[in-house]
Amino acid sequence: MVDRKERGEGEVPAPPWRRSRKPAQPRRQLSQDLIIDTGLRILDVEGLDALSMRRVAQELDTGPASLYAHVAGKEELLELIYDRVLSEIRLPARDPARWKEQLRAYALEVHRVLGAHADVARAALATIPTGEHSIRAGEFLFGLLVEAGMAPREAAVAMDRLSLYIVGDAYEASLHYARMRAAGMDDPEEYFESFVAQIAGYYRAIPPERFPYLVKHVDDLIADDGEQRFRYGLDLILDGIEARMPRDP
Amino acid sequence: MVDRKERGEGEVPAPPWRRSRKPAQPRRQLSQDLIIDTGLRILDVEGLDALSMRRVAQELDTGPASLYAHVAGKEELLELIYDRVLSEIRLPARDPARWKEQLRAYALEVHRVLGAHADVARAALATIPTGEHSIRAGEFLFGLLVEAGMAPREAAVAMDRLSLYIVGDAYEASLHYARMRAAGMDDPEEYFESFVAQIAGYYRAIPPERFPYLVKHVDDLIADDGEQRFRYGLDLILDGIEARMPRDP
DNA sequence: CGTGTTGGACGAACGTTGTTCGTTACGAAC
DNA sequence: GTTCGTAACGAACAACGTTCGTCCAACACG
Repeated sequence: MVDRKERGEGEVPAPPWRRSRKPAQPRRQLSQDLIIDTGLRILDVEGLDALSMRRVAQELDTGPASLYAHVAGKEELLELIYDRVLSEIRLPARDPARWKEQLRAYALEVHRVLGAHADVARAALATIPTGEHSIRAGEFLFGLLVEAGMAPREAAVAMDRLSLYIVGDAYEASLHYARMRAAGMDDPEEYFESFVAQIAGYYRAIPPERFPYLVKHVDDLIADDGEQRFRYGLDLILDGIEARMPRDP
Repeated sequence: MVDRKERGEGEVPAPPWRRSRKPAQPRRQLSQDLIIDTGLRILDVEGLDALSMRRVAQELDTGPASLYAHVAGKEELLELIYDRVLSEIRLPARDPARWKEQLRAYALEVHRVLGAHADVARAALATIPTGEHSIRAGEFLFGLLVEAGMAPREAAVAMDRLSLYIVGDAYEASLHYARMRAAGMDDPEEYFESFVAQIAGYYRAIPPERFPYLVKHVDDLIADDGEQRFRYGLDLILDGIEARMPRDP
């Protein structure tokens, strides 16, 4: 952040015949890790919409073409960033006797990590998870269900559905985050207030004779925030899984 | 599709001083409906990635600027297309006594419609539903839950979660559809085969000592197709809702 | 120590994209 | 018959992902 591109300001231009030898710049050394880090930082600070190859290159004081030696393209970069984020999730030792509790904790943990890097979920749903840390999470989830007594084939689907729910919810949340940024706001609470007010106003304006239930219960529609909704749906799914577990009291 | 732009081929160019009067073209009349229809057709045939303002304009024999008189921008156009698709869902008369059955049928119906316009779900998750038909669906869902005896505030969250699940699954499916198209395939079955084989091969190649469960049960991981997975997760949620319904046998 | 070779860095450019500006010309209202 | 609002439109802008060809620094080898 200290030696940004500043040429063209306060400098005497070099004579054109001097074939522009770079004076003492010992040629930056890029690396995939450096590119991923930079991309993740941009994504955290400025959001997914601001994350472009050019933006990453600019942060690294180079041109966009330089990145392609380390990264196949934007899609791969997003997958790599996503997997780096997943590396932050902490997994406990599996304890099949407490499978439901652990499943719940796992979901909340993943949800927390995805929420911490607000916009990454918006890229996550678009990638097929084949990264190191993604598999690590899958092994935990799948192993826990199987050890708890679920048939492997059913456990596979249950894992898939639970993951979809977690990422889907995080995706939706990150959309709101993007909207907040687009509106120029910084405080999530302030945005939530205005968003809720906007929705409420809209629902109050629709014809009550056609949509009586929605209009009558507007306040209930906007009562719970994102975290409460996520937990409710999570328990819905977990209870459903529990009902399918063999020999359960 | 018959009178496409063909000037510049086989025609003597008009003298430059003739200020290019359009000869007999009675000025196309655009409309929002026409634009939505065109957009939906492109989305169905060529996918979301091919749907650009320029592409729509081209299909209408005009320039992209002409669209902005009827549509605020691409985002609004996508919302309008999405709501038009939602207009295809058929809703029965509500029967609270059979709420679970109807909820299930509703979910399958929405899923079917979203699947019929393969790529629309990829745009759906990105929009906040405020269209006519979206509200209509919401009223059905919400009313059904409340009439079945659920407290309105809880019904609001349950509706939200169920909707998220449906759209989220359709979104994931449409991603695969896009991948299929990108791979140049046409047959979904063929794509499914190759995709499954690819995933299986990948999972078989990861170190078994670190991920024993995943490696051992590769075949189970890829056993069920998208429709079966959707139904399993749906029943998971519906059972969870049932458990929360008051005074249920 | 000299010489080849290789792979990363990079400037420039291509083909798209969404959107805006300023102008034109039609159709309806007076 | 004139006026006037507004839809249509051509051109352009800024930004995007990606590719091509060139150039140089560092390594391997004799």
